Amino acid sequence: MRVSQLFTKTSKTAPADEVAKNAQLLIRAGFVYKVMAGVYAYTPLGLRVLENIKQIVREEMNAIDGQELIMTNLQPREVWETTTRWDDDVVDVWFKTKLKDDTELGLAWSHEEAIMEMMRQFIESYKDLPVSVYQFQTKLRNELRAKSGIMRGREFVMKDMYSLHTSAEDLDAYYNRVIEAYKRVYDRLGLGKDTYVTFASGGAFTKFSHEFQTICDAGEDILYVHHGKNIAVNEEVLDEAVAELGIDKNELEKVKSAEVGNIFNFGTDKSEQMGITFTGSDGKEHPIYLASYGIGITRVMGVIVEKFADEKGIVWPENVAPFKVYLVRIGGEKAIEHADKLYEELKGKGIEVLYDDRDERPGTKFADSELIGIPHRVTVSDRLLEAETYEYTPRMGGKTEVLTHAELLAKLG
RNA sequence: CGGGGUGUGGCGCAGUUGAUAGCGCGCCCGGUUUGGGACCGGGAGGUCGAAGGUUUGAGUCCUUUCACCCCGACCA
Repeated sequence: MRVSQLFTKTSKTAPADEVAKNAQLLIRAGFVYKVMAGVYAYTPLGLRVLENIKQIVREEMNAIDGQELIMTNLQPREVWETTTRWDDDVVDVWFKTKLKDDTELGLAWSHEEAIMEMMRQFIESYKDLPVSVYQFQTKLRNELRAKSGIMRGREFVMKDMYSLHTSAEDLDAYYNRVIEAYKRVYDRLGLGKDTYVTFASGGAFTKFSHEFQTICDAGEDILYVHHGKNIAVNEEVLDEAVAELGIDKNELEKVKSAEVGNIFNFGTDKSEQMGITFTGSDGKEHPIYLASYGIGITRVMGVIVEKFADEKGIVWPENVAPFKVYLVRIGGEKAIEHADKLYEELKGKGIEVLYDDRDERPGTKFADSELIGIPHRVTVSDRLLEAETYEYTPRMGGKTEVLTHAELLAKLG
């Protein structure tokens, strides 16, 4: 991609109505466009990051036999009434709308009921279980107050997976596989070191549910971390969990964190409420066990910005960066010719390059490359070409090296 | 939803006791520049969030309303 063709532009100033670091930087660098409070559009740059995050999640969900699908945003009222969750007093984030004939519809804030209703059609026998399905969906939640940029919006992208089982034991086994898969996801996203599986308040079937919390000053939650045992407890269940786990409260460090994933064990709750059963090997009807597993894709993007950004701008981890290389061109005809050639060469090797082919001064290009946060910067200039060299500067660390063509390719390969 | 704050060219801001809007950045044209956000000259662009009111006169005062931000509450 050539910078001259990107319709987005960088800005030296952040809009006054954004305080959150993630929103300020993402807007300044041209990754998102704010439509209204808590509602952001993703530009080509932003979409590339989202797709990279989604692909990592997709690969790990597929690796544990998740089957990708996509449900709908429009949901019928009746399905949610069977579990009492249509009621605004039970679920306070509903957006609701009506058909022309006044039939009430809900705009999806979650999909447990919708998934189960669909599965009613397909699950008949124990031979049809277990099954795990997931999707990347835009969730709509009528939050009373949107805040923290893209970290808590009214419209956001979430990966939600649902697994259905014949028994609690089978569900538990899969549940633990998902925890392991989630750990791999956060490792690959560059967040592994600071992400904990935490004990949080549970539902009817488990004492605690599990949340994945990433230490982050911009987060909304308070976490107590036990570094020795690698355990973290959500503040809301602190006393209970400390007693249960037999740990000394004084050994816990209090930190702010952002919830980047959440998993729930519903047991047979949903299927009993909705009357969804399978026929067991005993020939009798049994309720289906259900668990759900979420990862906030757009929130993860915000957390990554918050955690890695420095005074110059965003710093994308290698795996989620919109491009691998930012190619800066300085100088006249000779530099243009060589930079064009290098751009094509790198693209030919499958390396994603953002090529700054604009007629701008060097300082502007360097500053933009840093604000946008591409991991590797390569500079081509008349001066360097006289010695047949290139400059290589990693975004993280920022230490420049002068390299030959072969050395450069080795570095980027 | 309770409390607090802010709305003035694309962005960031100034605008005094009411007198017909200004600065920086950005943008357009011309020229000089070219390794850390260049410089000179010229230019375009605003019914001051909206509606109503007070006044000879409102960006400024009053009322209503909308939007946005922050704190709290909320977060199956």
